[in-house]
Amino acid sequence: MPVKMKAPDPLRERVGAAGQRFVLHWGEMGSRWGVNRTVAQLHALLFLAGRPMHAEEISAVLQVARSNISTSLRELQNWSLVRVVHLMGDRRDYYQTAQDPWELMRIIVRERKAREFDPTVRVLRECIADPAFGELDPAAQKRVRETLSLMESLSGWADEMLGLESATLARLARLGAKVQRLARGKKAA
Amino acid sequence: MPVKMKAPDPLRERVGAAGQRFVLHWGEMGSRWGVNRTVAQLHALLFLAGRPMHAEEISAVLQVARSNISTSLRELQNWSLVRVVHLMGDRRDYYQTAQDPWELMRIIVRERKAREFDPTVRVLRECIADPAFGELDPAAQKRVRETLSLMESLSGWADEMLGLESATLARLARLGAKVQRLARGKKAA
DNA sequence: CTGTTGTTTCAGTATTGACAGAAAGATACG
DNA sequence: CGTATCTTTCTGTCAATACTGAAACAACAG
Repeated sequence: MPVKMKAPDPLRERVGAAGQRFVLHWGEMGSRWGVNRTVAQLHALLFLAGRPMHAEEISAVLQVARSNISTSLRELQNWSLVRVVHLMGDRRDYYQTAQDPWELMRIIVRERKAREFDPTVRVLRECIADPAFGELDPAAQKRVRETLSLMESLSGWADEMLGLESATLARLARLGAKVQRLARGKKAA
Repeated sequence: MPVKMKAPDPLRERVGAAGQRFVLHWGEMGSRWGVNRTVAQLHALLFLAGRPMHAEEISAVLQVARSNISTSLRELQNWSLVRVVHLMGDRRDYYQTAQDPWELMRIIVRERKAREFDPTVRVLRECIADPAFGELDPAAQKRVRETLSLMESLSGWADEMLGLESATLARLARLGAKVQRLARGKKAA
């Protein structure tokens, strides 16, 4: 029976047990939200590291093939979540992500909205515009129209939010929290 | 060369071209959001139909195996999006979903939040509580704390929203739209 | 009790998407 | 121009998930 070596865990070495947990969980959640696990982990790692990393290093830390990292980085760049930087005296590309979670959220919301939400709104509009739409029974027509209206409202809210600075958003959130505490206090009383 | 029959399309027959577009697109979008395509289509169909349907009929309309429909219905019931009803003189189970899009949205937000958002908040709290967390460099610690704070804010907002009636939500949305129009008008002026 | 009707579970199959490793492609340096 | 270094693309493999059809199960009527 061979002596079992402690499996080397570069991720843990790099960001500690807590950081490891964070990165792995993020990957897990990502895949539930239709984001490739590796992509999500990679983004979490860059966020946590808070400094530019090159592909080789990422590949070693996440223990994923270099080529896979390349693809994932490309994906993150398409999402405007990662950008390339260069360090003096080093030919390699370094990659980094924004440090501010509000900024990140804004980017993600903007991109998902553009890719998934807006097209759906468009499809709903087209459905309603379609001459065949009138054939549907009136109640169903109403439901579709209400759905469109709901999505348009949300779309508007989102655009509104996307126009705000991170600092403003954070302030708004704190304000919301305060209001909620008040509301809860009132209910409890 | 055999004469090509017009492929029968029960979905189209049932809900027309516009409805078909709606159902198929919904399925497409669902799978992008981590929802099984069949499940999403099925829900869209029930929403559009606006009346209880039995599994056999759904199976025929969506052209999907009876058993697959069964599984998908179970899934939707777990999400509280579909419930069983019975019609006089018919032994079969009939399934229906809420008619009100706001109601549906509320349910979906509630469920996804409970399954995916809240656990992440918990993990973040645990990461921060972990003694190993202190080993991270202070800037990274700050980022994680900010992330937690962001998610807690969102969580609070969501809970707030979940407490409201559909009618209230719809009113709020209309209000939001009005505010947006005003804001845009002001900017334009 | 038994046949009928309807629903669910299960086991195998197919499809999809992720991934590794190899090869090709770019870019800077001597 | 080569050569060295780094990045991307491509192809086959593997794993996860969705899906089907069959069989088991349940409820009910006669």
